[in-house]
Amino acid sequence: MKTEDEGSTLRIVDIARMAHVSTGTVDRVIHNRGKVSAENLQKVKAVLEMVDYRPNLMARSLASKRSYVIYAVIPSFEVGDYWADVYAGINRAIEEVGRYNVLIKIVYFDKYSELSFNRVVQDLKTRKFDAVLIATLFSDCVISFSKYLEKLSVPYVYLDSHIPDQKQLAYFGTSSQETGHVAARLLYSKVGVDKDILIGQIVHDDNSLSTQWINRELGFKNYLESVGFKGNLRYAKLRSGDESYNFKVLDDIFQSHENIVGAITFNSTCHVLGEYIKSRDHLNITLIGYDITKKNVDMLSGGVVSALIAQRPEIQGHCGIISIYEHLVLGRKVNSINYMPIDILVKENILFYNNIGL
Amino acid sequence: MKTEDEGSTLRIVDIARMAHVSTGTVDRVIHNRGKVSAENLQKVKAVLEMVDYRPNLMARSLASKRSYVIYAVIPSFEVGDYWADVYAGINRAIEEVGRYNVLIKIVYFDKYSELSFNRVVQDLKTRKFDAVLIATLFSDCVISFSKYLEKLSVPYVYLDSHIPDQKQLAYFGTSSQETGHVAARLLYSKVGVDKDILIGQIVHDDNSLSTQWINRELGFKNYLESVGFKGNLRYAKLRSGDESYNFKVLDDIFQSHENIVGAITFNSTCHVLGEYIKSRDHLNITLIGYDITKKNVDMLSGGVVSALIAQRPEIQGHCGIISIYEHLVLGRKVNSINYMPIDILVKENILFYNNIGL
DNA sequence: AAAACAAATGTGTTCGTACACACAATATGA
DNA sequence: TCATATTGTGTGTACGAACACATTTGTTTT
Repeated sequence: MKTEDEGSTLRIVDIARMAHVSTGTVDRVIHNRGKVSAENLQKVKAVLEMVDYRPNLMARSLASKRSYVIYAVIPSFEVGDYWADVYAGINRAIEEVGRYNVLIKIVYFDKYSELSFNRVVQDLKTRKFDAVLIATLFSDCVISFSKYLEKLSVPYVYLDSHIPDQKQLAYFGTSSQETGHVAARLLYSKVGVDKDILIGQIVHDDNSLSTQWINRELGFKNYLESVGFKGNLRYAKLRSGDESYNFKVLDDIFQSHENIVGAITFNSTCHVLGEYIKSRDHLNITLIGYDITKKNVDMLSGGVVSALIAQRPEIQGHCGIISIYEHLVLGRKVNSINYMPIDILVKENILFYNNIGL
Repeated sequence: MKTEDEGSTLRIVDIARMAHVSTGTVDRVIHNRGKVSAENLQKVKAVLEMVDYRPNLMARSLASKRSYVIYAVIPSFEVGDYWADVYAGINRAIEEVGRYNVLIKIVYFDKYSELSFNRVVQDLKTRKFDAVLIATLFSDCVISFSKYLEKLSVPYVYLDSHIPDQKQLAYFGTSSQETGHVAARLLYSKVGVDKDILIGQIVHDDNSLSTQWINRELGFKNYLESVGFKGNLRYAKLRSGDESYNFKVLDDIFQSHENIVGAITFNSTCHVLGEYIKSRDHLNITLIGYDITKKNVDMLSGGVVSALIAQRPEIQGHCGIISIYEHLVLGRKVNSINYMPIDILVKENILFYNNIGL
């Protein structure tokens, strides 16, 4: 606990006077520029500590000639997508700090293509920058890129899903397993103990599931097990964009398993299941999904999806940039793991979800 | 849409040069200080408009000698209370902007006493300040105070519950009726169409219900009506802190109405019902309440309360102060009505609720 | 002992804006 | 006509910190 200063903020000149040195010396101490005698170093540090010196950030930013380049590496998106919200948050951060010694550049990759991510990384390796914000869709690639960044001592911030044992400056996102618990709880409370649940796996070309999917599903199953769920989990492998195929697969499953009364997907594509449920009029089925995309929200408002789980993408994007700003420009400490709140959205509270005040 | 400037930000000297006047003249135009010829006023305004001049806020704040006093008028609280979170948000705002030309002072009133609120108001009338943040617990008193503030052209920001047709600079809080809908939906989905619901009214000395309570209850009933709820609403008038009395009242109600399977309170005192339900082992009853107070959260974690509805009090406090800062210091426009998201908290997602990133 | 050098320390200018003040131009009154 | 307001206009300094550069002090070399 620091004692409350009565308004009067001490400046560098004050520190200098108190330590009986010049402002230049204080400046050198503050910035570890060296060329200070051991004795003076000691004295100045003591005074700084004692008065809990806080630099005037306005003055600092004004005087500082140093300027920083930050790259944000995120998936490309369309209006209403999940990543559109992240982008909005990044943009809000740019509005706030973009003029003050930081230049933020956004580069995009294809969220279904590891290759495209790696291409972006290769391109970045030819460029000069001071920090990176990375959407961690492809863990392995991200880890390898992080190694490279560490060698250059370039700080990096992760967004979206957590990668353990990394040296990121900060991570913003949810605990994927916990979101699985929440999803399971919501579904279980409607489905009951002995009915079946459909898990819709909407896969893209490469046929692989993301780490986030895997962790969410893990959390989901853990919860069901913990509450003694006795029903079955039925899997439907669906294809993004191929409606006739999907409908056929789903028809088969629902015909052979009449006990299915709940359904879920572990990414933002639950609208695919929603379209089927809606067109087949299976409205007794409780459908739960992730992320506040336009399609999902429409399904929620229309009563097809009963709940969506969200993780404040806008805030994630915003905090991601701001944390870098605070680190680089203001020299502040930032938490390395920041789990975002897990939001439960239903028809009745979706309206205000994106009102985040300022 | 403004055109994107390629980095280079124009300064006052640049504007001056472009308009063929001195920086002093530009300054006078920007701040409406007068003493500028019609001709020059025109020219400078045109240039400012054309280049979409954005002052360097750092430099402005540094150079400005003007400093502002903001009062925050909120209820006193104990650790773990609802208003403790609001206070935390205000404090975070103080950390952020408190050093830069604004002095924020907090004054407290007793949340159960209109008189104490009015006393605070009377005291404020003897003081000098530039803006106020007001917790709108007592609408009538707030309206009368607002009239006074309008005469002095002192901007005021409302927190907590909305008062229509006022000229507040900004309001931060939820739409009370909507939160009633959400509560009803959650309860209804567990209770079903023909069971009874207990409404616990925990009243204080003055025996009156807050506007917020009334609106939440209104929204609650509207929802139940819209979905064709056929059960009965049973009311229990309880006293804060008088456990033996409350238990007796509740025992009576539950004995005479065996059909009650759901319960709710429309303020943060649902733990009072929770204590009863827990001690009588009525754990089949679905209990829903408002606000993330320590007592409520404990009940939620313990499985007694099944869901809590929250409205980001920390963010409200923070945004309240920041909106005043933006208005006074930065001269920015702020939205006059800001409905906060309505959060649904259950056992599984309560853990991360207060992680708000930065 | 003087010169050369390195290390330590102090001074001065700069960032973009606010604002006080000096000065110029015009108008008003005696 | 001169003195005095009145209004418009430009200049200079301050804000607090960063950083370049000048100066002092101490040490080593010749």
